[in-house]
Amino acid sequence: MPELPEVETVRRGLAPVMEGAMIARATVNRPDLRWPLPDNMAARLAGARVVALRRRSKYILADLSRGETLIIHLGMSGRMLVSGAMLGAFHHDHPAPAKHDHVILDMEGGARVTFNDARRFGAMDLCATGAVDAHWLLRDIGPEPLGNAFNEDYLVARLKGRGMAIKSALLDQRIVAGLGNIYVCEVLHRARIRPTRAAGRVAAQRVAGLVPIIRQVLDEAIDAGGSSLRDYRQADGELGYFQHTFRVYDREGAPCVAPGCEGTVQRVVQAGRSSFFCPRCQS
DNA sequence: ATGTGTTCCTGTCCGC
DNA sequence: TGCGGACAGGAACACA
Repeated sequence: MPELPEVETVRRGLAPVMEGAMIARATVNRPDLRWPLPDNMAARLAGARVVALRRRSKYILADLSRGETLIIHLGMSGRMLVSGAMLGAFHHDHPAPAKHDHVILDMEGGARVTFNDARRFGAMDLCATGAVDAHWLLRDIGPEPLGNAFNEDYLVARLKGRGMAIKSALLDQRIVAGLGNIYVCEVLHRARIRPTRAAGRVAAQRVAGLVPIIRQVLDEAIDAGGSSLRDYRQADGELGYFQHTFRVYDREGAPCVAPGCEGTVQRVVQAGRSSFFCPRCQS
């Protein structure tokens, strides 16, 4: 899926056509995403105005005028495509209906937002705006990595004594919310920490050093418009370009790019996910 | 309480 | 060109 930078990029792409606009009509083509869509979702969305478009971790939150919030998760392959609106200098006409177009939001004024998700690991739900933080999908997740609650003391305390691999710990959304496989690999390479190392056995000073690195990697990725892999596009269909700056992710067998390092990027599988790292400079 | 493996689903790519 | 298997950005869930 899109990780935090991709979700933030999508949110920024959707904001100009959704914020302040009314959802004139909602169309549900398939209600069976990861979980069934909420009852009467189309009717509950139709006529509602989008008051604000927010992001929490990898969730996009559309606060509606009727006191409800639409919670959107893109899963692994979810996309939000915008058409029928002026985007920059270009007008995007509505494309022909495509396979896996599961939900369509027609905004007043003609813009259309299409949720397309081949693998259907994505999800949507509606809940009272005041209860979003207590929603079962959001209530247990940790602090935003770009927010103040995520800091050196917090991370050191959370990882202390933990036997699980540092890679797995940083992927645990309860510890920090928003990192995914790509960015954890990139962060650990920059921090020169081996992904397989037990979280509790990383020196406190090095754990503390992860905090600014995490912020930096995410900020850089957001500035680049995210990373475009197989399924991900920005909301306007454009490609992000952060993937061109990957130092280890998907670079198995390629030379390590750390200055002065002559190692070769290696791939291992941890908890069913690929980890990429340089055995020479990450310990 | 912690940690690990499986599972959901479709598409793509690679070797034969 | 087809076929089988590995793999893909997530994360809930069942189990040890």
